[in-house]
Amino acid sequence: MNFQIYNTLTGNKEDFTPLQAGKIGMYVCGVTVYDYCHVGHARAGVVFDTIFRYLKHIGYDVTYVRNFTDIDDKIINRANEQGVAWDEITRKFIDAFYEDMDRLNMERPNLEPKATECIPEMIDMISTLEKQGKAYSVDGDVYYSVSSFADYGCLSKRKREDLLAGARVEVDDRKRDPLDFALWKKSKPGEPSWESPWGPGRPGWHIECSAMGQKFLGKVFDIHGGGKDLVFPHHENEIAQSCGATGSAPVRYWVHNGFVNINKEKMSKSLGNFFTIRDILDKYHPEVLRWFLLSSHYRNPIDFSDSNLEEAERVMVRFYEFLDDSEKVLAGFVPEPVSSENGISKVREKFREAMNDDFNTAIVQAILNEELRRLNQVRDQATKTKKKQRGPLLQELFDGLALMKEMAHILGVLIDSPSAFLESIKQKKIRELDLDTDKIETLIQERTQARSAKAWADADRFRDELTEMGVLIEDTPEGTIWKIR
RNA sequence: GGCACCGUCGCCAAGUGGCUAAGGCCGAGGUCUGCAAAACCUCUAUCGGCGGUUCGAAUCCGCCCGGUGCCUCCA
Repeated sequence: MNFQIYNTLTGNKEDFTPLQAGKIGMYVCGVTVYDYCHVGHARAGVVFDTIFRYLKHIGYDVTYVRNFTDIDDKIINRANEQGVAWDEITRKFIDAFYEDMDRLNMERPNLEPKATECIPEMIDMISTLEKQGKAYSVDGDVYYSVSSFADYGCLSKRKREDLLAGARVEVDDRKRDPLDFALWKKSKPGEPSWESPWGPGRPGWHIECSAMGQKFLGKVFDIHGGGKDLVFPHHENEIAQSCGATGSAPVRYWVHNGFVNINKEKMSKSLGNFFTIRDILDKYHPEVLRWFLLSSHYRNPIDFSDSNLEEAERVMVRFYEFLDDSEKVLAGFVPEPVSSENGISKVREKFREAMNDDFNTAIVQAILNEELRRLNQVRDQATKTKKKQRGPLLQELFDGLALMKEMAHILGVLIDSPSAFLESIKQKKIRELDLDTDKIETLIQERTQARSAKAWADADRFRDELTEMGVLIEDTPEGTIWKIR
């Protein structure tokens, strides 16, 4: 199964060919575990989780590696601020990371190495660079010599002069060149440290991904992902280090997701305009957040706002109401052992076309919406048809439903049970509006009585009262149900 | 200052040379309904501006206007 993927390195969409037939090695930069994850991290997670699911779906044997940066200045600072051990901080936020990602239906990568578990590999790589004169040590620190790598800037499309011209880097006279970056940092007394040929210290940030990528996926692997903000300097430096150490470019396809914006501005820690995943999941169902995050192409920025989340919620409710209704209509129906297909292979083909075109999830959502409309018609028609003649329609509904779920599951949505999903939305709204459910039930009973007496004016008055509270009434064959507007 | 990117219906968002510019939200009209709701049907854009290339451009090129990101840790 062939697909196209946008490669930051070449700036083009390319036909993907794996290094080894049928297999894909994919490394995605994880998080530095010193704080709770925000919605920006959620986007990166959801995007690559979706890609992971799809690649497996089309038959690839994928090895997905995602690291934890569990040693770093920010972690040490946070530990000092709070007066706790650094590894207490990392343990806490790794736990929190899993809580958040699990709630978002994220599949676990095959390997999730921590930087501190791969220090020997990093030291090896730094030593190799030093032996070749591509790195130099100064008083316990080791720097990479950018001038040793002619292609520096190839990923971010920048020339070394351009970088220097706009450099806001503090002048560090220990570096031979302002662009040189730390491979190894000497530790101060009391800081976490590892023994090395240069004395006790800790690895620089960039070397960890080079070392871990190579350790788990080999000197050259297929896909390396991360947020756009990692293109420079992180991934640029990674290329420099790996090329320097192994002589070959480490990654064949570089894939970067766009930012989550708030009011057109990047959501980020430093701007302080971020929402943590757990804050948002208090307000919205995880699948609502996922649907929203996949509603625009992964490379484009996406604007985070309540109105956009609310729209996603309305859409998800529509899908789940359909699922809920369909389950009822299909209750007791025994499908044909061999699916009749009913032309749904065309839909599957459209789905694959969309995903094969650089993972265009926005188009997948359009396809799902079209299927929803079509299957609602089938469902309505089935309901209107005499029970004995419903068979073919129910089969069509059954097959369509199965395909809808198959596609949605790649996006990581429509996984919850319809009743659980709808109930959670309902309860959330009841809480928000601070409604009295007993009173609602009573009013509905009174309305039902009025209706059976054909006292329409009374019935309508009860309904008006409910409407004012924000409660919506639906009279169904199984009786009156209610939900929140 | 340098380097990238973006500007499509009221809103969100696909489309990157050629059938009638996807899909969703909101809105309007209709079918259904005691009336509603839900569902379904119908309706709503020539693509920031100007100029160019081309038989043909939202899609390519140039300029202008507006916005963002990166150049420092950042998904």
